[in-house]
Amino acid sequence: MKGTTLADGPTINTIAERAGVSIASVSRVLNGLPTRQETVRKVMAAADELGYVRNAVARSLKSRRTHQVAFAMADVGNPAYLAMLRQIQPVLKDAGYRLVLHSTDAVVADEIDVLHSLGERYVDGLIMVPLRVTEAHLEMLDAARAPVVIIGQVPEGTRVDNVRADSRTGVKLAIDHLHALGRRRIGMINGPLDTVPGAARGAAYREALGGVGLPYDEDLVQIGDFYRAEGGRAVAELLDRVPDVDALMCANDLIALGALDVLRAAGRRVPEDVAVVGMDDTDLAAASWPSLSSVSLGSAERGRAAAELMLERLQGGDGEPRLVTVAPRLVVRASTAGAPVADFPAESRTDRKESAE
Amino acid sequence: MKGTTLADGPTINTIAERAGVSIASVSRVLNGLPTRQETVRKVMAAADELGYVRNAVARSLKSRRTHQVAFAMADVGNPAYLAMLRQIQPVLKDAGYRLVLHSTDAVVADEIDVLHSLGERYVDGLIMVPLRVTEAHLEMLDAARAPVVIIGQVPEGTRVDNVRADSRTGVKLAIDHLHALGRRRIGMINGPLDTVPGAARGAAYREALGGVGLPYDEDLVQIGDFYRAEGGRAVAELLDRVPDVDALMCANDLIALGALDVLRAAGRRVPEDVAVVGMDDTDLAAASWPSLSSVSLGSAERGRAAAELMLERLQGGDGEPRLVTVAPRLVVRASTAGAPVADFPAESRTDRKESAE
DNA sequence: TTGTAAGCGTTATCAA
DNA sequence: TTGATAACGCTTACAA
Repeated sequence: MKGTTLADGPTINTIAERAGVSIASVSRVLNGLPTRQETVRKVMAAADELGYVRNAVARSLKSRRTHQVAFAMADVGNPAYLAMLRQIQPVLKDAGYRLVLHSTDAVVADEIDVLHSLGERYVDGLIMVPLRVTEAHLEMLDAARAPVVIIGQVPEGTRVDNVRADSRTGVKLAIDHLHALGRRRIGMINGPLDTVPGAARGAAYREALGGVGLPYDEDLVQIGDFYRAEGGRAVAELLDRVPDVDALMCANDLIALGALDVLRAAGRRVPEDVAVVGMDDTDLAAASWPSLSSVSLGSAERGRAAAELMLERLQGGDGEPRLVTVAPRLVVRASTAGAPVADFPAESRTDRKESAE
Repeated sequence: MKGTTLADGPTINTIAERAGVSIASVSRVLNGLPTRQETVRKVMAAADELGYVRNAVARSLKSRRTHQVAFAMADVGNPAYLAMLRQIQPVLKDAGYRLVLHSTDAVVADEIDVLHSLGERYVDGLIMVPLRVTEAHLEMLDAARAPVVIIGQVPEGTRVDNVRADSRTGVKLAIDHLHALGRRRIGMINGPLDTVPGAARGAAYREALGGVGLPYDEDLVQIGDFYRAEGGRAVAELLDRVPDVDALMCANDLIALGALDVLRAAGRRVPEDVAVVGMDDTDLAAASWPSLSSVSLGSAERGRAAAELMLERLQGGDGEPRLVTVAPRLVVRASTAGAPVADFPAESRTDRKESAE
């Protein structure tokens, strides 16, 4: 514990007085501009003694750069967004940017707010994952006075950098895998069709079936919601209606966990009787029993790509808007693999040392 | 798509010119200070037409408030920190504060950096979860020019607000529970003893055993690391050495998942043969099979408490440093409960709609 | 009710 | 090499 608690932080004026030089000289020294040795010494000494720290706000006002970037998404608790955040954070940090986090709680008005507040210039740029893209979004994007990177679909011609997943190919990977395992009665448990992911995944399922020459059978499709219990209920109904189903494509991992619950209760073995594939490849997939095969839509990669696009813009890049599409990946685990893996499963990507007291 | 893309954002000067009034009047109108109707109208009209948005940086410089609060912890991917973040975020947001996120990657120097940068005044306050508290921390805390709330242990007499968990009571809850279930050979799978949580939980285990009149038996303790595979290995060794163990207290949820893996492979039923308790009550606990009983150390509550303490400070509270201790809670699930729950498990607290495209 | 002007803490221009 | 001085965009006395 030193002692020097200062009533009100020192400024370059304080230093200038103390060192007996002008504030201009202080600024020069602090910024490493050519200055006489003697002056440098005096200024540094004064700054040290006073415990001077540069005021970031004043700097920003002058330089018109805040060295902050905002990341806005619906909910940090969602593993997909979290995976993005975990990639975005270090990329920005290494480039000297701070990360301002906005959780919009799936309220569209909040998203518009964030876009609007971009005008306040408290950040140099914004990375956003919109729930869906409304007219209001497009207007604000068009008028944005700072670079924006959108993770998700934007209409053709929107003048922003854009990073996309490819859920269509993702679903296809899963269906191809199941088909190769000999499954022919592949059900789909989806979330609401009026959501972006629900619609996309449903259509992709139908298309992928066609790709392997399987007929599309409405009876094999059950709509629920993107939650575990709801997913379980949907599976229960499907089992009732189509007892000979031998595989389930689930629209996300939570639904797939619900499927495991219900299959177990119904005495169906996974994967022997029914194979199960989830989507998003969250932490939960590796934690469940049997561990869950899951289609990764590359949240982490999308986050990284978005951060990198942003940095390029911030470093002066002002070319045409760019589009990056991230390839999906099927992670095969016990729920489709045949014999469940035992003993020592591989670390999940997010295994971390706990450090709560 | 409107059209008015402005070369360089409008300021109150632009508005003043356009409305034919002084910048002072513009400022007054914008801040809702008493002004003549006619002036209000002219200013508002001009502001609207120009698409004016207040510059947050300039405001901050003048008002000496940034309306930003920083949250610093080792790793956003860690569920315990994430749980805190999820509580902190809305509390700050509702009070009109933005959240600046710092992930220190468990590098102590980075923590010191964050503390140092507090002097730059880019935030009004800092909530921090230090890995451990060094002399350097204490010096910086002492000299901090903005309010700081520490989540974790700080030495007596440190002049900052402090929110703590109570892992000792937490472990006791688990041991009491296991004892009440008739278990008498209760093993402990811990992480390294030179970590804060490892040491605390190990000591708490020993003490809790005493509390129920069980002897402390070194053979029942196995040290590994806070990861799943390591935890599994530790359990395997313990089983080898002490085949009659009938319960396992695991120092975190990942270790407990490793325990489930190994017990299953060894043909031991959970909980009939061996009951298992994890710690931290992460999402994984509800996802595993059997679902995992776990001791919650109240990460969410600690986050909320910290955010609230911070807000009080920001709203002018300048009393003595306060200490909040959050009570732990035992969440009983299938791994200790007797018959594993089937069918429709309750939603976990973080079940959320997925919204990746 | 309004305008002038000072200042928040920097950076940067221009003479000296 | 250095010191006045003018911004940066805003709020706020103080005068008018």
